[in-house]
Amino acid sequence: MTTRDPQATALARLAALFADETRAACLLALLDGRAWTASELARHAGVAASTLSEHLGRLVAGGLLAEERQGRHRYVRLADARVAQLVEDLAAQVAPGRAVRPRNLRESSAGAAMARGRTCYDHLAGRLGTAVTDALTARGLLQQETGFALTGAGLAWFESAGIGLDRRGRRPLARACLDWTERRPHLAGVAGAALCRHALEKEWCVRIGSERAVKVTAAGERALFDLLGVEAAALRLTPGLTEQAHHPMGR
Amino acid sequence: MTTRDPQATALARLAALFADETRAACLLALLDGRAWTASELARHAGVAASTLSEHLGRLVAGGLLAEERQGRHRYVRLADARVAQLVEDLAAQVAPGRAVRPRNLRESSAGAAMARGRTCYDHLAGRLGTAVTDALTARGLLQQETGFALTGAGLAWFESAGIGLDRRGRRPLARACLDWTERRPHLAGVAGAALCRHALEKEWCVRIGSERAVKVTAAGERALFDLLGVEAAALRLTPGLTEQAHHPMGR
DNA sequence: CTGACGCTTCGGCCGCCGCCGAAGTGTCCC
DNA sequence: GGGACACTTCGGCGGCGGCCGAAGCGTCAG
Repeated sequence: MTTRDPQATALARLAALFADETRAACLLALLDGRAWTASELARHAGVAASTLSEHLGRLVAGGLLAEERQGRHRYVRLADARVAQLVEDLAAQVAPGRAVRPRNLRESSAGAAMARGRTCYDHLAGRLGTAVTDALTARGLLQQETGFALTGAGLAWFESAGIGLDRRGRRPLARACLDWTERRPHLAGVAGAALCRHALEKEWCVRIGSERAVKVTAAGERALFDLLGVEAAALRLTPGLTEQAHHPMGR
Repeated sequence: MTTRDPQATALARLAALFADETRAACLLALLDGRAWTASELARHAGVAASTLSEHLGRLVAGGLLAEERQGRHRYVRLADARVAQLVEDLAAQVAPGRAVRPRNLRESSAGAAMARGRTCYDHLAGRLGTAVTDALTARGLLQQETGFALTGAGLAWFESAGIGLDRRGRRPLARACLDWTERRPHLAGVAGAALCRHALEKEWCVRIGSERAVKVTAAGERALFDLLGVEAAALRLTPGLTEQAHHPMGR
């Protein structure tokens, strides 16, 4: 039985790249969209540098990571948006109903910060991401009734807000990404990425800590309210949701 | 280092289910949306019944498969549309640019039949799927410019064609699924499933062989032309595409 | 030049898991 | 009841791969 279904072989080989806890931790960390050095990842994952070097070799060879050598540093990042989406999809499949159960205070507060707002590769997620998505929908700029697409008014809004959308390329303009803390869709795709980039440039939100979590600034609250009618209250976690996220119903 | 990131652990555990060639072959086979018995899958994958039994145990325990016991048979199918989408996503990631390279005539003609038309869990794919999607788009029933959503006219079309859409539930009405032979999006989600079910019920197409491939009937060609203006020629593979699909550029 | 540093390679260890055949359990048919 | 059949459990085998520390290589700073 030496010849088997080549598609099954390829699928198994791809999945094997995700099927190790250390590599999974790296891929999740890289969901912040930035480039990490090998030693940062080794420290993050809690393994020896030599071990991590081999993992990176596999991930790069498998096309999941892109690398860039600078002097004695090896920077890696997710290869492209497709890979990021795959990581998100797998992570979302795993999360629903049993979000991170914090073991101590630090994990708990870090988890809450991530739940309030974070980047998901190149777009906004968490409470912030869904609040913005809801606001776009409520204003008729985005429609989710029969799919997930910007409306004509939505296109005009991006234009008037000075957020350019690159419509060349195959990447969809708007796409739903399932949020794994909110368990609801939020805006991804070209428009989601552009909005996130704009928000970081204009400092509507800033990164906190070394990972994906972001915090909405005072200027950001004002801008979100003025442009989209997002109430500051909508950006806070409701106690119920927090509770639910932190004490999920068994496995 | 006994306590690690629980999300990474869960992600790795999930991916491990896909990371075996035998299990991958089962999951791909089950993409036909039907229930298979354990022995059918064992024969399909080319392993002993005992081996496959253990694989099924893991897949069911991991939530990827649902099982149904009937007498001395154990029927399994993909647990739900979410799982099917995950399998598709992984398969699509692997396929682009290097579709199945046939080793002999049988594989080649089976591959061509799959490329012409097949089901992808519960919706239509292959040339058939993209032709229908293109026709819907060309007639203004589906819009892909700023996302992927049915238009008002699209909703009316489904209504008038007598294809009911169940709009309760969280599943999106329309969603893009990337086709791994055509390398273009086609209609999935509630509308895609309803259309596929309707097409099979009305015998616009019939299953051929024991797997996912389907063949458009004469009645089907007529119905697709009358309702959507799909030309019969659009359902045939263009030589260029076939060529490309069968002789991909390296690995 | 020298030492510090980031990364890689290598060898060796260990545990996991996919495979099989044999034996066991439950179901169906005659 | 008896035999065929679908599936499961078990024991044993073999290979893969993740882990580390030690040693090596290139880069950078002083």
